Amino acid sequence: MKSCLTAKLSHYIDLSDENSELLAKLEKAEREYPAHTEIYGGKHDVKHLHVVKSGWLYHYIDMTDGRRQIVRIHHPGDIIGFHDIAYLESSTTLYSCTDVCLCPFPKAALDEIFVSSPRITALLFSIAVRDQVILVDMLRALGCMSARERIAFLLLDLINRLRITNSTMTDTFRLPLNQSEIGDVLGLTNVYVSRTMKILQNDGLILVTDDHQLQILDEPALIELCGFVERYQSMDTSWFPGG
Amino acid sequence: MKSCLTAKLSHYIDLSDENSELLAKLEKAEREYPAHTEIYGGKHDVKHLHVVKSGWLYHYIDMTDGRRQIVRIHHPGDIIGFHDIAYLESSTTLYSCTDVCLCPFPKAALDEIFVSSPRITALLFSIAVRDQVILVDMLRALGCMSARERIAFLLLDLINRLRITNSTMTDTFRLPLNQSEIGDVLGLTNVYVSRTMKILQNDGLILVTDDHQLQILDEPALIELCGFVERYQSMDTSWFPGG
DNA sequence: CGCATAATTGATGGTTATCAAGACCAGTGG
DNA sequence: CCACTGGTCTTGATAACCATCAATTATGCG
Repeated sequence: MKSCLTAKLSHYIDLSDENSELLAKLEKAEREYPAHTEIYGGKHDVKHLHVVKSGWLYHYIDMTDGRRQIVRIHHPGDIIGFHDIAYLESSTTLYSCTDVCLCPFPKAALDEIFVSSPRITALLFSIAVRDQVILVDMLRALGCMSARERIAFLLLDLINRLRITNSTMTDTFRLPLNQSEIGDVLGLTNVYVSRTMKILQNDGLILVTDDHQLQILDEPALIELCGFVERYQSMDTSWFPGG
Repeated sequence: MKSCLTAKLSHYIDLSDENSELLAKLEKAEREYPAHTEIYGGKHDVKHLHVVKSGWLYHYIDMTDGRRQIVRIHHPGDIIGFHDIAYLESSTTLYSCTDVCLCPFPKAALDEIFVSSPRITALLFSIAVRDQVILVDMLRALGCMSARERIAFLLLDLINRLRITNSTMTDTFRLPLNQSEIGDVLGLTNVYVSRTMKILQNDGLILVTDDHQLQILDEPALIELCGFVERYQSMDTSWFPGG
């Protein structure tokens, strides 16, 4: 049986049996959490990274006055927690949108990977900095875009990420976020998210059904609307060391 | 003579002579650029990381309609370009605010580091993900804060970063950004930056002199204003492998 | 059924963008 | 020396966008 992490990483590079074993050994028993749970947060020590086996989660930060920013939404296959490796304490809270299954992976085990597999090291490094590029895109959305553009951007971002691990996905997906949460991602209020999504529907760009299913009706128009650039498919692995 | 990169990294961990030599060998001749130059950008291939030896720079992204987002401001000691390691083409443009001196460092040389020094690897990894935490803070600023709070946040961020490499720095620094650029960092217009900074001055929180010198008059009030958290001093190096 | 949560809708106001004009300054060339 | 230029900052008037508040309508769920 393949480990969670092995499955994720072998999507990008071929792993030797040796490397697969190394990864499997480091992975601890998987762990499940119900929907709407704070998995860790605030001043909690960060001892583990997590690979998402199933479910949706997000990281958020609170402001002192009750506002909050959802920083990153996580899907199956994502590696969670890179952004806190450098610090002892977490700066964000991890929250489950749905029932989730996570595979914990001790932060201290990274040093073993660094010592024994430069190739996996390079891949982890690349995944970590790719996250950075994605944050930069989000920054651009919050800094430059109108509400309409931001929502287009978020929906395109989500569906493109889901397409990585689910190649059968076409134009419809289940969106387990309420409008307040969408607002907290995009720096908008729930009220304005509601209004804007309704307009997008009236314009025939998207369709929201009863059961939180979201359908992209006119993807080219949405892409044009917000200047979306896909960043999940291509990764430069050419410079990776062997082994 | 110490290499640029060695100087930067030995700030965080002790480097063996062997490791210092490894780094020095990989570093190419330093290179100077005048102020207000696009150093690379757009579809340019990213073959090098750069260590900033002197000067200020920033990375920005253009939108199709002329708006732009300044993503990250760089100071002496910073390592530039992590966020494009994972891709062949750069997603952003690098621009010099002042005369600068950069030390290029080929991206392909990273694999040699990964193979020969797990310890340096761990440090580079940590520096890369720390950048991520800083982007997250910026995201919070754009998503949650008012213009007044954003400006307070930016000024505190800048002075705290300058304090890392310049321990004599107290409360005054030269700010080589005009108000349009500050606006592009914070998602505001130059006009509103002007108004807001004037108000901050009237409130006795900051002082801007003729020669672009900026003085923080009431740092605690600014910190309180935007919920600023310092993230540059502390880094968890305890888990790093030896060697 | 009653209760909580989420989505919608309307009315209003505040924050910030936009547009336009003027002030100030440094540099340039006549 | 002075007019001219281009860039930056400032200031005012106006308008757009989005937040806020409040009320209402779904939509589950025990």
